[in-house]
Amino acid sequence: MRKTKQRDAIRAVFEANARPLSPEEVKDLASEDIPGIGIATVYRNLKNLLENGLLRMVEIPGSAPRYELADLGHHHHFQCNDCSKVFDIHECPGDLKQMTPPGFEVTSHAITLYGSCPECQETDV
Amino acid sequence: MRKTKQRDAIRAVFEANARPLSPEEVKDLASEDIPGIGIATVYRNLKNLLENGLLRMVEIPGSAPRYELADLGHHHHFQCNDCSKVFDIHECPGDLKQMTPPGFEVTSHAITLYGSCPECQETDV
DNA sequence: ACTAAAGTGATAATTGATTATCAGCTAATT
DNA sequence: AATTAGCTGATAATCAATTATCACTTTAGT
Repeated sequence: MRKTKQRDAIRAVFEANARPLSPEEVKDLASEDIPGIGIATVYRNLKNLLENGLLRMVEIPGSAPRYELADLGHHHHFQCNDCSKVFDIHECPGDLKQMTPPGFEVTSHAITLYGSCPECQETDV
Repeated sequence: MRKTKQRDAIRAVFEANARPLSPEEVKDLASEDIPGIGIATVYRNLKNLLENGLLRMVEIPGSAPRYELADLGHHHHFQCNDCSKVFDIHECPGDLKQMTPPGFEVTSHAITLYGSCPECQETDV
């Protein structure tokens, strides 16, 4: 795998924006560095970075898949009802096994909070 | 909207299976009553039942949308890692606002537990 | 029972997301 | 600076999910 400015720009986008990004968001953010970057290049590099373990896929209910840096540890997500952006939440209630009905065995969990992000609250007011 | 045996069968499927169902699952389950039921009919009636407020859409991260009876109140979901079926969880930790970082306003939340359902645990052993 | 409107099933068409193709460009190596 | 395999951007192709079409059937009302 060669070093290219496109791949560097894509990686930089994830480091500069500490939140899960969709392929389109990546393209838009990387376009600031590499104006004509193609969507195919974004997909190709997301795939490479996934395979190399730098990125991880994030599934948000009812949304296209997003990607985030893989080394972030266990956390959850917040999606803004207005702008649809997804943010990281580092708190975790942890002891969700109490919710589990008998007979089920829980190995992991995902929590998504919904609401209004700081930026959209300003706009609303 | 007329009464048809297909629509009755589809509604009955949701009442008999108290869990979120994908269109394909609905088709398979309704086929027991109406052997040749078409997938287009399932989609049409899901849409009708949604519009009439009988059903609600359930989005599970990384899965096709499913549908469930709309009058079930606040609850969460469990998805089996083996069979991919989704089940209802009626417990809720409730006080998740403590997780919210300052500046965000949370209006709702969704929790998905992952693991092994009772049926698949039997099979595994 | 008759009629008209609505519903059905089979399948074609559409959609949105992702992937493949390919000619031209570029990084790495000599 | 020349070589060459890898990468890029544009676009066509693909894929799965959903929706539209249409001839035929069924329901509800007379």
